[in-house]
Amino acid sequence: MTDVTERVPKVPPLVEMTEFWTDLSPESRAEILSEAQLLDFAAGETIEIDFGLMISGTAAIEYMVGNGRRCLVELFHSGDLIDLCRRERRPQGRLVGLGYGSMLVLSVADFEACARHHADVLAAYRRRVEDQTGRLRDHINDLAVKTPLERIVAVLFELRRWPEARLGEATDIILPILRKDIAAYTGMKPETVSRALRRLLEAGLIRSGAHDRETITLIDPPVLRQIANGSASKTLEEGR
Amino acid sequence: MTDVTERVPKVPPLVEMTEFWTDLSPESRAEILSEAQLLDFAAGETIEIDFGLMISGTAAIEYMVGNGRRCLVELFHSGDLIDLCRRERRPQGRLVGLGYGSMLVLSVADFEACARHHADVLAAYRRRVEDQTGRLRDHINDLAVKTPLERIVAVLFELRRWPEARLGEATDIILPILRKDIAAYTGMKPETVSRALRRLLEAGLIRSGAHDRETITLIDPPVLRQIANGSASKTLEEGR
DNA sequence: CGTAAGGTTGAATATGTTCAACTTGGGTGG
DNA sequence: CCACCCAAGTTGAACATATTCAACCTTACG
Repeated sequence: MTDVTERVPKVPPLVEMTEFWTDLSPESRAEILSEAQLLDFAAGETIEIDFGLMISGTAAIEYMVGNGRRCLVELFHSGDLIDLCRRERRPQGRLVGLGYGSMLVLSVADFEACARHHADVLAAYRRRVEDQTGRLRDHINDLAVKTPLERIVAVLFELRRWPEARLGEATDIILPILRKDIAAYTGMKPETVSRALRRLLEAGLIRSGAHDRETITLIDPPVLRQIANGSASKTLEEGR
Repeated sequence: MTDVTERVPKVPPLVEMTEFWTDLSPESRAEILSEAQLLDFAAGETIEIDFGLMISGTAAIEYMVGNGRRCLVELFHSGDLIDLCRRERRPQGRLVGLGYGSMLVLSVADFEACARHHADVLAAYRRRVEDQTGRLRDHINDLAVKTPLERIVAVLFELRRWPEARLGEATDIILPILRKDIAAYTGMKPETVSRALRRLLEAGLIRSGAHDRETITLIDPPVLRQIANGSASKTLEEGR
């Protein structure tokens, strides 16, 4: 373990709290740590890694296409595995920090070897992959068929599920990303995000701190859930 | 190997051609086959599996939300691994056939064990996961920021990359799915798909068989590539 | 031959975007 | 400490464009 502390001088206790990590046995953790490196990042920074584990903060894969169009294709939070090994596929994508955060940089080869030696590592890896793939699929559904209002509420619930959010009140959401990034993630313009949130406010379905726009309180979760699922009746149409 | 032929009475030669399969060693193949079952499906059929390998045909994960909105979240073709083990996440999604096809149904536990014993299985699995995840990310980008025209061209290129398509001319695409499914996949309505294709036809960028609407020929791949990437100049604006 | 489903087309509508102006909050430097 | 600046966010009006709705054509199939 001396080797571990040398290579990862300051493993923050936050690592111990990530979902992926808690699935692992002590031996597996030690083996993974022995080859890992810690990486801190800040907002706007391009993160140049192939493979790693999110410890804290928020990161995203950002695509750029012509005309200044920007899209956050996938959001990463604590416990997510980031895999960009086949980056060649699409040169226009990059991993970018959306705030201060840190991650464990892993070697793919070492990780694969570890997964073959320890059943729990492979199982945890697969769980993660399935979870993150499920999120991508849900998000595709959101983008493909949902209205801006539905998308915003869906994102609120998605952010509500983040590990960090579980610490607070069940109905309080402290937005971990900017509104313009929510827009880039939901395929809308900042103006549209603003209008959608206003409609929710005016309908009395959410509340927002007077001064801190980061905090959003869900007032009527059941109705909001219906809206997010796209199965809402005319509840909001009246207030239009 | 007698056991194999018993459990999988008629392993079609098509299996041997799938991308995933060709990455495996003979021993790995035998071990996987020994626990596999063959499953045929037809268009519109719900495919009830947890884990499997696409052999031929097309399948998709279909989401339904209120108001009759239907979305094909992910398309699967020969060589794709299908993993629905954590289906609980979203009860509204189902795996559905988009035509006749077949797949190998695998046991997750057996597959995981196999991946731990054979490095090539784990590597091939990870390659597949990375590939399919990359497709999901690209598709999210398409849905989030691209115009209908750009989406259609992007889909044409995506379908062009399918293993089955590689057999034909490099510029010929035999659409493996219906237009209404293209619409459900690209988050548009069938009318919009039709109009976008017409614009491409009128601009002389693609050609289509007079009677078989399934065949589409790319006349100007470089320009189409630019359109798909969202970096096209005004090429098409004139022809509007 | 008749039906049903997929696909196409046109006109009217609904709605997200664009553009511009404005407000707000956080940071910097004098 | 205050003035200043900048990015983020908001709002309204005009605009662009995908959807809706309806009619119609085509093909496959019993």
